Amino acid sequence: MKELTDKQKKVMEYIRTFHAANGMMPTVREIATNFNLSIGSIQQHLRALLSKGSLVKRGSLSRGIDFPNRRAFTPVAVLGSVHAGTFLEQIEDASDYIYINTDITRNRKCFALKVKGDSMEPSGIVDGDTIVVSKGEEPANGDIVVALVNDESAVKMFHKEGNIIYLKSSNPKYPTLSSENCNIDVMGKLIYLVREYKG
Amino acid sequence: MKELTDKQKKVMEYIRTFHAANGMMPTVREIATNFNLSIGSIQQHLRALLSKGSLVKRGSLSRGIDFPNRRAFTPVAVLGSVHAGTFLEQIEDASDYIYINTDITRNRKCFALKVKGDSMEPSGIVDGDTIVVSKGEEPANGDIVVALVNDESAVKMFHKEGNIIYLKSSNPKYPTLSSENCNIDVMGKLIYLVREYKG
DNA sequence: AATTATAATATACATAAGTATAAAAGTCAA
DNA sequence: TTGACTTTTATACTTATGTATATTATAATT
Repeated sequence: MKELTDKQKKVMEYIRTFHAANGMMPTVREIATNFNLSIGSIQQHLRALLSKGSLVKRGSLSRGIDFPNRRAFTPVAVLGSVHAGTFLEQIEDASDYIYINTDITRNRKCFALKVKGDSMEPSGIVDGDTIVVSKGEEPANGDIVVALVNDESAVKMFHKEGNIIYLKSSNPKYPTLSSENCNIDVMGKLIYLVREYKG
Repeated sequence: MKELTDKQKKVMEYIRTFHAANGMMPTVREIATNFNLSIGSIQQHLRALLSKGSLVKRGSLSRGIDFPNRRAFTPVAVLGSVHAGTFLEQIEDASDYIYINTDITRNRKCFALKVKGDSMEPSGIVDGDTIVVSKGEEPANGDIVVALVNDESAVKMFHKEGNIIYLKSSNPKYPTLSSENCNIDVMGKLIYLVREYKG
């Protein structure tokens, strides 16, 4: 990647910010208007950015410039609550989505949840965190999972011995649950977490 | 928001996935090709989705449909390391970015870092987490900050009494640092965190 | 002075994309 | 069956957008 001129850096920064703000790339004319320059001038800057590898082209589409390593995202629906149907359900109607890189979701079906309570606090999962769960994937021992325990959703560490499933809280004040005593339905395993610090 | 027909839901899902994967909205013709339908058919689906409020229009731009509550994102550069210049530096050249909703960054200048070590583990910040830091904002007591301590970056809890700054690890095995003994340069405060669970 | 790279303008044209219109099936309930 | 609604096709037209070309100006370099 060759060094950019100051003007080229400014154009790149504008494109990056425009894209993040508007969810699409700017047109040549939109860039030109922003810098109060002619179309041809921007054409040359884009040509330079393309030849230096800071941008790439997607055919001759409108708004068809792209970042060379732009990672694709998957929309993941944030559910208000989890229930037995969540496993099968198609979620096309959720109003809140978070966007995760596809190299994390890897074609797995996912949903997201807000964490309530402190049962996994020692593992770094605290009240208010949003967690992303991959559905229908067999968890390994030690994985953190979301499970329905007697129809209540819970975030716990998964252990299986023979046919018995154990769900352990990392916070010692909560007891370990077992499929011998409870009705346990594992929904999926934890693959991602985001936390917002307010104020 | 009115109920969508099955076909409308499918079109919505396609648009959402296309947008996340390609970073732009599909054109009418791209949608039509995907479903192997005519342009006019998709036009009507879009009209229905617009009138039901599932989509909105941005003027008569190309690829000019949008989600009603699409949250704008800000690109935040993930830095390999932090040093004294980070505070002033313009970061236009970083190769890795994460994208954060603008309602979180709120026009603040931000950068991102990978967390190393376990000094804040009891606060839910563990080795490998990526944290987003807002630059040049006066932290309040109790905020978690990134600071340069004798030119080494550290993530700690901030306390100020008079003119003396204290940096406290939530993990008790690390001592509290004080500006009486060390050279402390607060870079900014923690506003966001993401964590990936591998495997 | 000649050369080179960058930065800018102006104009024209081809194609990508949005939009309007007319018309025909299919579904479903009254 | 009638009517309302959804789903679909086909064609035409306008506008938005990408692209090509020719030209000028400025600064740094040889």
